[in-house]
Amino acid sequence: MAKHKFSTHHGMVDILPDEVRKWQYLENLIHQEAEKFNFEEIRTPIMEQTELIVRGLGQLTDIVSKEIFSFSRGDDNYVLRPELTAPVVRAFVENHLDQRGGSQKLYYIGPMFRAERPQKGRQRQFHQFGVEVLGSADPVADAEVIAFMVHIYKKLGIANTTLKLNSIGDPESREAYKKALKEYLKPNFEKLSDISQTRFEKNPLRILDSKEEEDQPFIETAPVITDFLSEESKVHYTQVKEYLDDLGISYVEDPYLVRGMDYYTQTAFELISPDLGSQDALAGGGRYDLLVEEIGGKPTPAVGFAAGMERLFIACEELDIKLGSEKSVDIYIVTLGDAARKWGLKQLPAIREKGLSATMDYMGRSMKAQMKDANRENARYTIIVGENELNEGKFTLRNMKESEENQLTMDEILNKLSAWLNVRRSIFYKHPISRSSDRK
RNA sequence: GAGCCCGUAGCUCAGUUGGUUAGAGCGCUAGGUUGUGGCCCUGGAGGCCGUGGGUUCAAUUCCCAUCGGGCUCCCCA
Repeated sequence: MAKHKFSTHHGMVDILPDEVRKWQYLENLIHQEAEKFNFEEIRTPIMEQTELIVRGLGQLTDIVSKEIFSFSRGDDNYVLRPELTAPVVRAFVENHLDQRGGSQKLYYIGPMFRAERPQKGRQRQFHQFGVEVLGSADPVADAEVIAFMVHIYKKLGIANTTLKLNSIGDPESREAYKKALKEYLKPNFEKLSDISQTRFEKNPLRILDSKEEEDQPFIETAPVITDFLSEESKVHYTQVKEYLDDLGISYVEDPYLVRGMDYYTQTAFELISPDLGSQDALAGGGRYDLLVEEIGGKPTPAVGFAAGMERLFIACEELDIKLGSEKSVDIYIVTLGDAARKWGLKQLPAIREKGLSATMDYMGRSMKAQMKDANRENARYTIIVGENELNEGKFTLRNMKESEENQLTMDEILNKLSAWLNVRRSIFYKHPISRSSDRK
């Protein structure tokens, strides 16, 4: 490969025009469906104060301890946001969103940054969409958040997913469980994997999702957190499950599901897909009833999830789901000679005014090259203009698909195209998700 | 942070057991059709064979390093 003077940073990729189509499709879908759930979009800065992220996610989490992009300028410390729950909570507190009344039902779409080693489904700049509901302790909120998450994948036709569900209880329940777990593991401490041994003191819960061979026998018979839940936590968890049942959302209880950030309490969930390989989590989330207070707000219960957009696209590819329509333009004006070219340029605004897309050659090429370009651009119609047309005031309108031509005045062309546009809009709505097996 | 694999045209890949001008298909471009796309035919442009160093009379080929990519572990979306 020829050497380029500049390139993107490791683990960061350009999203090129052909790819952007599917991004726009997904973003539009999220906006549209979020609106149906009455979730409102929130946009926060790409950078936050280092302290917010450290306090929010926990000093000892992997994200904070080794995956953060940070720098300082003067006395200020900046971090490229690695996730959006803590920033959204910050915005909630800083802008007194609780004063809007009721619970705040927010969603977001945007880039996140983690300094990890890239691999399939993992980049240093990646994109998430997610929901945060602040101010409700009601299990209905948990159920709705999960319902929205599941809804998006279902809408796209990503069917073979598994929703894993667990409750990690309130801090008291968790402490009791940690103690029991450590007591259970202690006699066999020496037999645990090295990683698990180091986690033993720091974060014993993480031992539960160890993939190390030697840990498996101990994990299989380990005590289960759901047995240690307080009465309140138990009721909450039971209700969440009930509501999910009512909504017809199936799930698999996984008592060993533990999530990465320190702020989680109670409900924890993950949506996984077998199509993703090693990074199999499409989305994950849970309750974080203590985070708002931790960040300096009033005690406020909350629940949310985050979903990886790149991973969603990987799942689509594996399932042969194509998002977004092919590129096309309604009108391509093909011109011969300078006078025609000038005329063509002047017609573009009127066509666009009708709500149609229109373009012409920018390179002064031959008619054949222009036709070829129109074909490549997937033009529905071409308007062909040369001296004859200019003299007669009638222009050639060519339907590219049917290869039919008519000699019409510009007014007639505009009327015809408007009619065509209306028909296309009202009757011929095509859902822009397809499988390649559907298309010829 | 650790391990394994891979870097030859814009893309997908041949090839050189080390030896003059490095190939194909697709794509791009021009022409065949002096005013008509998709198919076909013909021509053209496009590569310091990722980068740096070493071995050698000679390196795209062998060795080392480096950068980039892929995958796995770890962790997460």
